[in-house]
Formats: sequence, structure tokens, C-alpha cells
Amino acid sequence: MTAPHRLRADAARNRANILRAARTLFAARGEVVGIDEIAREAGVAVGTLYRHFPTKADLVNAIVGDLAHRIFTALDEAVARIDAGGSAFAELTVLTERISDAAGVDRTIKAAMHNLGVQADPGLADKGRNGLARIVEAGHAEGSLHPDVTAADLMLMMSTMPGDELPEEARRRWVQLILRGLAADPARVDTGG
Amino acid sequence: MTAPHRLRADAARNRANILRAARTLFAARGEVVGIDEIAREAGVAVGTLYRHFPTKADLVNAIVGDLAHRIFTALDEAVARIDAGGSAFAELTVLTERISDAAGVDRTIKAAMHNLGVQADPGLADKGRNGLARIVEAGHAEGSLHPDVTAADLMLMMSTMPGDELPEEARRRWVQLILRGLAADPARVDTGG
DNA sequence: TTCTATAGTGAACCACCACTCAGGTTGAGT
DNA sequence: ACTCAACCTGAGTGGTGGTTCACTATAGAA
Repeated sequence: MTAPHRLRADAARNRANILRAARTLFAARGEVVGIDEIAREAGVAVGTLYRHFPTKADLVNAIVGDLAHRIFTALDEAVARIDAGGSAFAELTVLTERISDAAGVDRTIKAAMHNLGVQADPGLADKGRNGLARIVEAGHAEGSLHPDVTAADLMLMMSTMPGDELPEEARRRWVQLILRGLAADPARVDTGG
Repeated sequence: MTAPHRLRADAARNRANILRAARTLFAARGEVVGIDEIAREAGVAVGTLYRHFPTKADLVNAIVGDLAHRIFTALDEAVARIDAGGSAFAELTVLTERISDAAGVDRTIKAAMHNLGVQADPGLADKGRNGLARIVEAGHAEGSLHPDVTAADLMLMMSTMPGDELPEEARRRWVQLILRGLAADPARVDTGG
């Protein structure tokens, strides 16, 4: 659409600072942080911020979209390891724990997870669904996942994942119970940490 | 503390209207609805609303507290039926489904559930924990609940319950998977509805 | 060095919302 | 009927937070 047109040096620097500030503040306190505070933290005037992101929603989307991308990368890696002979259930466990840990430290993770299931650009959503479908398929093949579990089920559990409102211990326990619900045999989940 | 002093007839009527309006609007759109809109819906001026509830938080607490009370009532009834020889797991299932259905229609349910675990007056919280403990105890006795499941686990799952952001089908499925995670044997959960 | 498109600045704007108060109204006791 | 404490009214206040824009500064090409 728009011509590429390289960004001016100062503009690129400011853009990076804005993104870094927004990432930090959103992670710590959620999307309620004001534009003014983000601009101040980035060492920039509000007008500059609005030049790069015409709307607060645009800024949020940039942050959340990046997080979603990282999650998909982790998903892809898990699928690759499964294809290389890894255990589907072990990969699902690690993936869930990692995302849960991240959600405990970063408030935007929940928003990212939710957006994956609901909106996001269709390409990404499909890609996510495909990855989960691969895991489910492998899980059924190895007999570790309950036969009626689907990719939509994984999506469902991911999207209801608790965030930093719960202490770490509770989040860990949540993951354990969820995995039991997805497993063919609850005993399989009990790998003491 | 304060003398009882019966409310004047019009005041009582207005109070009831305010509570009804707040209940409806909060249920439909959450706590973001403005005081002005609630007052309008109640057929009352804002000043009147503030006479009855000096703060928006007070109004919210009134609604949420009432909901919490209803949930505890349902919990008590479940415990009573278990004491009368009912199945602990069946009661847990019905209770979870009922609350989940309610959460799908009323946005304040999630707030109520969360408040139960976090704040609320200690008396109520203890009462809730006791009820859940009774169910867990009975569930262990009948062998339906996984041995390591505790009352805190039930609280945990309740507090992460999805609301009206998910369609009914997804909420039902969520309950089923959660119950599998709590059950001693996943096959026990499969009672097609 | 000169020039200008690109970028930055921050005070002001505006819509929203919880909350207040000076003045008018009325239920209910006598 | 009379009285007044309790009650109601709704325009206004103060604060917040996203967004704009007239003006200034500068990166980078010529």
C-alpha cells in the first residue's frame, strides 16, 4: 500500500522508545496507563507519540500483536519438536507453563491470548489453530490426550488463563488441573516440579 | 451503630428502583455504566442515588454482595443435599454449571466470584471455604474427586470461570473440562446433557 | 551551506464521569 | 390543616485522559 520510505533516524529512535515504554508500562499496570505517561517515560511529547500511533488502540495493537507473534513462535517450535519425535503432552505442558508464567508477569498476555481466539488477523488465527491441531493430533496418536479433546478446547483453556491477579503458586496449580482435564489419564500429569 | 429508623415510603421505593436498575445495567454491560444512566433508568435524579449510595463503589458492593449471598445459598443447599445422601460430584457439577450459566448472562458474577476469594467480609469468605471443604471431603469419601484436590482448588477454578465473552457452548465445554481435571477418573464426568 | 519535507513540541480542547450542593418537595406525625 | 425533618432535584464542579494543531526544530539531500 504505502511506499516504504525509510524512517528518519530520530523518528526511528523515538518510535523504538515509545514501544519500549508502552511495553513496560502496559505489562506492569495494564492498558489503563495514560498516553501522557507513556510519552513521558519514552522521553517524547504526546504529539510525537500520536505521529507514530494515531490512536491509543493502534499502540496497544502494536504491543499485543507482537506478543501474539511471540506466542505463535513458541507454538511453532513446540510443533517442530513434536515432529522430531518429542512427546506431544510434554510439549503442551511446557507451552502452557511458559505462557502462564508470562501471564503472571505481563498483563497484556491475557489480552493477547484473548485476541487470538476472537479477532486478530485471520491469517494468524488460522496459523494458531493449525499449530494446536497438530499438537492435538499427536496427542491422540500417542494416547496421552483425552480422545474428545480438540484444538478449540486448547484455545478455550488458553484464553481463560489467569494473570497476575493470582499468585504464582495458584497459577502453577491451575495449569496442573487444566492439563488433567485434557489428559486421557490424570495420573500422567503428576510430574512433581 | 445507627438507629434503625424506618425509611420513608418514597425513599424505600426509590432505593428499590435504583437497585433494580443497577442490577440490570451492571449485568448487561458491567461496572462501566455511568451513575447518570443508572439514575435515569431508575427514574431518579443523581442526587437521590447518592443519598442512598454515597459512592459508586457502595452501589457496586450492594449488588455484588447480594450476588455473593445467593451463590453461598446455592452452595449451602448443595452441601445439605450431600449430607442427605446425595452425590458430592453430582452436586459439584450442578453447582458449577449453574454458576457458569449465570456468569454467561450477568457480568457481575465474575466480580462476585473474584471478591469471594480475595476480599468480601471474612465471615462470608470463611463460610464459603467451609462449604467447599465439605464438598471436597465428601468427594474424597466417595472416591469421585482426585485425592489431592482441595477446597482452594475449587475456589481457584471458580474464580477463573469465563463470563459472557464466551458463547454458551464454550462455557459448557469449559465446565466439563474443569470437572475432568478435578475428578479422580475423567470418565466419570461424561454424562451427556 | 542551504533548503525543505519530515518530525517534534506541548498547551489547549473536549468528552466523559464521579460527585456536590443550594434550593424545592413531600411523607408522616401531631 | 400544620410542620419539619427527611427527601428529591439537576445544573454545576473538578479531575482525568484521549486527541488536536499552530508553531518550531532538524535530518539529510542537493
